[in-house]
Amino acid sequence: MCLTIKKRFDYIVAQKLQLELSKLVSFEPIEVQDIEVIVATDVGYKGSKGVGVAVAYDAEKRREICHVAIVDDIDIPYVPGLLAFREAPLMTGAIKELSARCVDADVVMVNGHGVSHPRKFGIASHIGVVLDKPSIGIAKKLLYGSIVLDDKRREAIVVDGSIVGYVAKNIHGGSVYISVGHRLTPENALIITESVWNKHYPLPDPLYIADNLTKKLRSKIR
DNA sequence: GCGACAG
DNA sequence: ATCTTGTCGC
Repeated sequence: MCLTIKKRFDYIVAQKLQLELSKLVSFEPIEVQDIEVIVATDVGYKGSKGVGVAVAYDAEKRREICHVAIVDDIDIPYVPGLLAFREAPLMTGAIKELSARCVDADVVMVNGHGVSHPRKFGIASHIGVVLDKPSIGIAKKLLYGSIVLDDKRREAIVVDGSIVGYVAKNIHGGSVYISVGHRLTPENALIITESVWNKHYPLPDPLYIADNLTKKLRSKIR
């Protein structure tokens, strides 16, 4: 039989898929006050293995509710712009597991960009569309787009002439690039993110917890 | 061709 | 992302 014949990652097809799926992204506003559960997701690596974590966070009490982690092989390479094909499976897997075992998310916070992306379909949008959930992209570096001041003098991220997100900083000057993933507005994404961010830390609370969990669990894989 | 390039 | 010891600073 045809054993161990691996096809390599076709980034041309992957890019076309992103262009198609980007048409499904919604910017419809949501009611921020109605958000109770924020689920943050991140991925860590150990050789060819990856650990995907999903952390449920109580937006009102501002504390973790529960979390889950799953491990699997990572066989797609990292290519800027195509991060979702490498990490989204672990993230959606962890989020579904969390939903089945603990609580379902009202909004998902992803470590990576949303529509501040060359094809308007970063990993946060990918996850939002796949799960049909409102989602927010949070990244530590800008991938695509330009920074301009909006009418309220906030630093906005502009792609194709429209605002898709904002830059926010902690008390130490560390930046975070926030963008729409799916089913919310740039302003919704900004408000939600700032409402759960203890700015003494580098990332909004839910993601910071997920990020730390990722590093902690990474050393336990083998 | 050159430089840029999430995690 | 990950590889990595000590070291500067609050």
